[in-house]
Amino acid sequence: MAEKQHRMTRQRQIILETVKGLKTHPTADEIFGLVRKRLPRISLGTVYRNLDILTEQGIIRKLDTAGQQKRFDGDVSPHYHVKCVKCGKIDDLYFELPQPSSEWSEKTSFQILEYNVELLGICPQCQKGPSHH
Amino acid sequence: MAEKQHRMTRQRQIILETVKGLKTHPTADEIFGLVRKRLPRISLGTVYRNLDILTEQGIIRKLDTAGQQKRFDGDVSPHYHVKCVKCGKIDDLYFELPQPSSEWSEKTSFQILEYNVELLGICPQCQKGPSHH
DNA sequence: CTCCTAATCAGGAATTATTCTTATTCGAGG
DNA sequence: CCTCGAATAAGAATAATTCCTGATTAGGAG
Ligand SMILES: [Mn+2]
Ligand SMILES: [Mn+2]
Ligand SMILES: [Zn+2]
Ligand SMILES: [Zn+2]
Repeated sequence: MAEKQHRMTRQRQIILETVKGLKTHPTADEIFGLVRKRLPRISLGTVYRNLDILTEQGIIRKLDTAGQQKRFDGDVSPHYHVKCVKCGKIDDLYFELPQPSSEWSEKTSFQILEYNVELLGICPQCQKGPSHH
Repeated sequence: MAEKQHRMTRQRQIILETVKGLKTHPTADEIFGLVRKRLPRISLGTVYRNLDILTEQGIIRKLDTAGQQKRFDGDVSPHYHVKCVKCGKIDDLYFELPQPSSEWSEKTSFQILEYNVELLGICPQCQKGPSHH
């Protein structure tokens, strides 16, 4: 069973560069907007397809945060995220959170594979005052 | 600024009874299917609207799990969830987690409010073998 | 009990994010 | 160069959820 070949197209290259060049955890359509400046004829479907391929390859990360729109991350090093409950902004957290204990697994009949942790908070900007629209 | 009045309609009552009567963390359309047996003329929009109202009132819980479809929980006591990556089934986990520590807030500019943990695993049924469709 | 009216309803259209389809183009190994 | 499977653009399709409209109703006032 040979692995599926992946060609490096101009589209895929620029999508990758764009995601790697951001620290903002962009949505697919934000990436689309940026890539479009360099490749005006690219389609949204191409962006989605390549984001998924790059995620499968482990070159970028697709965040499974709650919410309607998926977000992507060019930083695949292990870290957590905190989301602003007011404006939805996402920031990185490079410290350790409570490690899953075996005790957790003992309390369920499920075979545990992984743990998702998402912190919720208020970003500096939204702390200053109610967002003025 | 008077609070918005909420009437207890037959629809809302039966939706509430249905959610409270399940331990399965149903989606809106699953609830719709069940409620429909007792109220054949109810609309899906009414189910969504009432689930949101009941959630606002804190009578039920809307789970912010990753994934496309939202799920609801009639158990509002504090607990966590584990989701089967094969069939999507959700189970309850009643253990304690440490409170967000001030140490966390020092390492980010966000004001940390809370954190969600979602475990991913394989349910007993799916462990037995590949789901036979 | 009867009235009144804001809250709610049913039905269906609209929105939003994502995936799928199809005919055409292209990257890269030979 | 040639070849061919992978990839693309364009747009249709899907799926979950929200919104809109005109009709209905819960429940407090009288
Ligand atoms: Mn990140
Ligand atoms: Mn639960
Ligand atoms: Zn914010
Ligand atoms: Zn399962």
